[in-house]
Amino acid sequence: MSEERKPLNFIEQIIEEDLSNGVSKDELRFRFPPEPNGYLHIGHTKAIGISFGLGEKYNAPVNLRFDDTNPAKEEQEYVDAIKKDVAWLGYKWDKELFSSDYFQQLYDWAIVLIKEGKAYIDSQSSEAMAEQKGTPTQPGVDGPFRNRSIAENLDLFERMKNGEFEEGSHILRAKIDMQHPNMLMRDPIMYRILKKHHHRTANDWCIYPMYDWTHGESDYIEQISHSLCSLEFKPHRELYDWFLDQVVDTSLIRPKQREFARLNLSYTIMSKRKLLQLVNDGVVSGWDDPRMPTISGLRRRGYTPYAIRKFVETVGVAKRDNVIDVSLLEFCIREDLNKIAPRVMAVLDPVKLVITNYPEGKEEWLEAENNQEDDSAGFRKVPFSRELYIEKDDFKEAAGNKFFRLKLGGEVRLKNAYIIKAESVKKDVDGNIIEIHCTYSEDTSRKVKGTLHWVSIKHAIKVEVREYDRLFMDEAPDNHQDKDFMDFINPNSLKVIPAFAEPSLKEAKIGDRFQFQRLGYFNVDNDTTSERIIFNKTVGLRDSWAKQTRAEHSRSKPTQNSSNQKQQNNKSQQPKRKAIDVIQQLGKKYTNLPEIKQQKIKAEIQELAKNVTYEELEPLFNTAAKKVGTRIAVVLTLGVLLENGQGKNGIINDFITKALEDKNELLVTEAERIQNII
RNA sequence: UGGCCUAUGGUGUAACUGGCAACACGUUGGUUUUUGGUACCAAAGAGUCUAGGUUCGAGCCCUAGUAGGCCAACCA
Repeated sequence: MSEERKPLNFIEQIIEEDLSNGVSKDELRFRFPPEPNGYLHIGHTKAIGISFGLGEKYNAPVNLRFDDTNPAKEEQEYVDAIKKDVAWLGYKWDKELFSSDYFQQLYDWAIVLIKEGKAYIDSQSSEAMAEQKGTPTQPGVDGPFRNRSIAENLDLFERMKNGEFEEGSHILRAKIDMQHPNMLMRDPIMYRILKKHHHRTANDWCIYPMYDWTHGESDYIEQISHSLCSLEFKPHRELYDWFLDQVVDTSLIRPKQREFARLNLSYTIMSKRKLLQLVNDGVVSGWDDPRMPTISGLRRRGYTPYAIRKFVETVGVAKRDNVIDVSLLEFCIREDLNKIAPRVMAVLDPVKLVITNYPEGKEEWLEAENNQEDDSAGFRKVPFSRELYIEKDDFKEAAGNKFFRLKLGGEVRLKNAYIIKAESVKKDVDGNIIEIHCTYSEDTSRKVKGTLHWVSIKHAIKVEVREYDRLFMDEAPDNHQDKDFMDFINPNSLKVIPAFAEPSLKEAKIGDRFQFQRLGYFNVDNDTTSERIIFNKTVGLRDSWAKQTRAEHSRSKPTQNSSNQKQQNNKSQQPKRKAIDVIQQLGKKYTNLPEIKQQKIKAEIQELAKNVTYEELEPLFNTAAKKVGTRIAVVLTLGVLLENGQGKNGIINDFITKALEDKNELLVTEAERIQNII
């Protein structure tokens, strides 16, 4: 009761309204209706989250219904994969159902429609029918078979069902209106002949119902109260309702279709057809390739169900087209993994470091905290010795003091170990650093700026790390009319790295998730064998140092395409704002402020006005009438200019006159004040 | 030569149904820190696509326009 009211999305509002208009809470029922013709992807997660989320919120049942009316594309493999993914996300469906369960009922209802003269058999080619259908801007015309007798329709339909005709020779259509402005209402097809094996009904049927005829009736059979789908089905709603009208018993629940905007992710494609192409063309290793936006891909990549659900919850539900930035997804997975992933050390790009004052042959097992975010995570031991690997990037012979990693003569802390000082380097003939020589001190209480991760060479285990980059180099790869999405494939989306890890990782099992300290989150891939442990990089840590370095680079060569960088560039291009811009901004708020503040702002504007030229001000005379605040700011500025000797002209006089005629008293007052300045 | 839907900071979603535009991500500073992570604090950034109208008062209602999306598969 006392809970803060969380804003409801528009679907929840519809349900609340229905509830207050007499629908009882136990009548609520939802469904998630995937077609088993591909794997689920992150976009589906939104639909899943909406319907199952509503189920959880209202304690209402949610059916998992496979929309399997097209035997040409559907397979049992997909049914199994979909069930696995929904369950993995943590949702529980009430019943597992199939549209194919309703084939007989649908057939019986179709006969009723024929008998009522509301459906007929058409026997033309699909080309001829397409022609008669018209276009979105032109009405259709009736076909020659539209007025077949009921007896003939019944006979033909029966024979279609019995397999007497070839595919494509006849179809059953609803008889609605060939001139209807909604093309879906121009005698839509209800049944086609398909002599294909169905994954559930085998060869029982030679005719299969179309989506529109099936979907609403299935919702009705299951007594779904709210049938939620994505926006592109909006035009189908009229037909959905028409079909329902033909069979509905008013004492039962009549399902309602409502539509929301589907989820789009930047740098990602979300079409099952195109994802299938990536799989078939071998661009990726399968539907569960960690670069795929599929649920199985994200799972293999190391994402958690919690993170994905949190993500879907955060993006919200509305009706406008949207493109979500991948950075939000990354934020959600980092947030979860930060709390739960044990920290370990691994070096991906090693350079040898020798501690010259550490005895040869000596080794120590030092205590390391597993996760400082989790008190119950405990500690482990990591081995330390004279020869270590650190990251190449963590050392520079010479660097400024913004670089607080290791440099010659500089000190740095080794995580969980000692403080070291770089004394010298050993290079090969090409001048590459092959060894860094350091001394260490056992006093670890001192403050040093940098902390590095490391592994002991002698104890390190070799592992394979797979690092992923985005699959596409374009923000919206399937949104180009002149280019195919395949043109934007990133050739370097997978990097295989031989790396060195601390020995505790020997015990790691498939699926285990870790934070490699200072690098990112990694999980153990399915391909791992007893000889070779393979890690996927789930996501990197936020890295403000890399960001800074990148910013410096892009200052010298400004061609970058990340949206974030674009923003940065924009900002650095406008370091100082012009006085006129500040005035404009101050003016916007003017009328909303209490009087004391208005006085303050007024003084500020008048001060700034001294730095404004007439040429800068003149365009603002055209400010829309309703933006009163801006107009007041312009009047104030103009006053200052006039006092400083700016002569009046026709444009100025018009502007003042218009201001004097305004309804807003503040504006009129200020205009009167400058009216008399000569 | 039509119908339907949508329009709020860089992105996404809010705004108690008409009462001085909020939250999250991102960005920028700062504090803490044996992860340049986390946490915490702060700042910048929109007067709500445009033009009219109704109203004491409009992001919300009305009208017209503009822009974007969807609709012509025997797919779902």
